[in-house]
This record gives sequence, structure tokens and C-alpha cells, in this order.
Amino acid sequence: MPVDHRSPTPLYVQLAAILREQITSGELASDAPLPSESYLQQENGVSRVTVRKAVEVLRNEGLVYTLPQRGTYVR
Amino acid sequence: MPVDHRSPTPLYVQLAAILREQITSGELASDAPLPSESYLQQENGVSRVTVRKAVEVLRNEGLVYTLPQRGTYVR
DNA sequence: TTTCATTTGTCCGTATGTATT
DNA sequence: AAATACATACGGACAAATGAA
Repeated sequence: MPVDHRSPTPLYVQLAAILREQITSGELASDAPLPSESYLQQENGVSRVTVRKAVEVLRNEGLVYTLPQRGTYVR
Repeated sequence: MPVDHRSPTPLYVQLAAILREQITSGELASDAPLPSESYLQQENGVSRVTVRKAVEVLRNEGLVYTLPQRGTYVR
């Protein structure tokens, strides 16, 4: 389910929901790296700002952790 | 001393005063980088627009200088 | 050891829409 | 009406660290 640019729901909230689903479903297992910001950007047709805000949401939820200059991983 | 959202004084003026105090007190030494915009945003509960306007005030006062695409530093 | 690509961190500039005062 | 402020979103650029070649 791609993001919907015409939806009233903010894009970063939509993207966070997509990634959250992939994590809770096990599609992204524990300690697995999230796709990189640039990948998520291109794949979802959104800006890097939006990607980073989506990841920030998951980080605040404790679902993922970020290693600077390395990547973000599923907790 | 945090900003006061109910004060009639504009938030960017309040934030500028806070940063000015940290500079003149020496808490932020010469050539030290100001905290990042996102940090100041979250730390003070204001928007990026407000942070940038506050920094602009200090720049106009000659208290800080900004290197394009690099950051803002204490003069 | 040096080089190179990748990735996150940070900054700059801009724009639209909404709410409050 | 105008100023202030926030939230969202886009694009581009450079820095710093990592890891692989």
C-alpha cells in the first residue's frame, strides 16, 4: 500500500504506518536494517524530510534504533 | 528559562534572549557552534521558523555568524 | 594505505495551509 | 487585515563516519 498524496493523513504518518506494519508482521525481523533513507525516498515518492520524520516516529515508539552513519535497525 | 507561549513577547524574541544570555555568560564560548536548529526546536518547543528568526536576530546583532551550509557559530 | 560509495546528520531556501491574536 | 506561529512538504548541499574495495 503506497502513500497517498491526496490523503489528509500526513505522508510521514502514512509511511510510518507502512513500515510499522512490516515490522510487526515480521517482514522486517529483529536487528534487520531498514531500507536506507534514499531508498525509502525513491520507493515511496516522498522527500527525505518525510522519510526521516516517519523513522523518527518509529524510533519514538521504540520499534527501531538508529546507528549514526550506519543505518536504522529493527529492535 | 523556557519560552512562554502565553507571553505577548514574540517567541523568536524570547528565544533570542535565551541564546543571547548563553553567549554573553560564556556558556556558549567563542567559535562554538550553536545547537542545531532541530535541537533548539525540540528543546524549546517551538517551530523551525521561530528558531531561524531568533538566530537571525543574533546575527543582526553581530553575536553570531553563519557559514552557509555549515552552521552558526558564536563570534 | 588509500580510495570510494553509502548512510545519517545538519543546514539552507522555499512553499502551502491552518490557527491564533 | 496583518503579524505571529505551527505543521507539513519539497528540493539541494555539504559533513562525518563507516565499511568495502
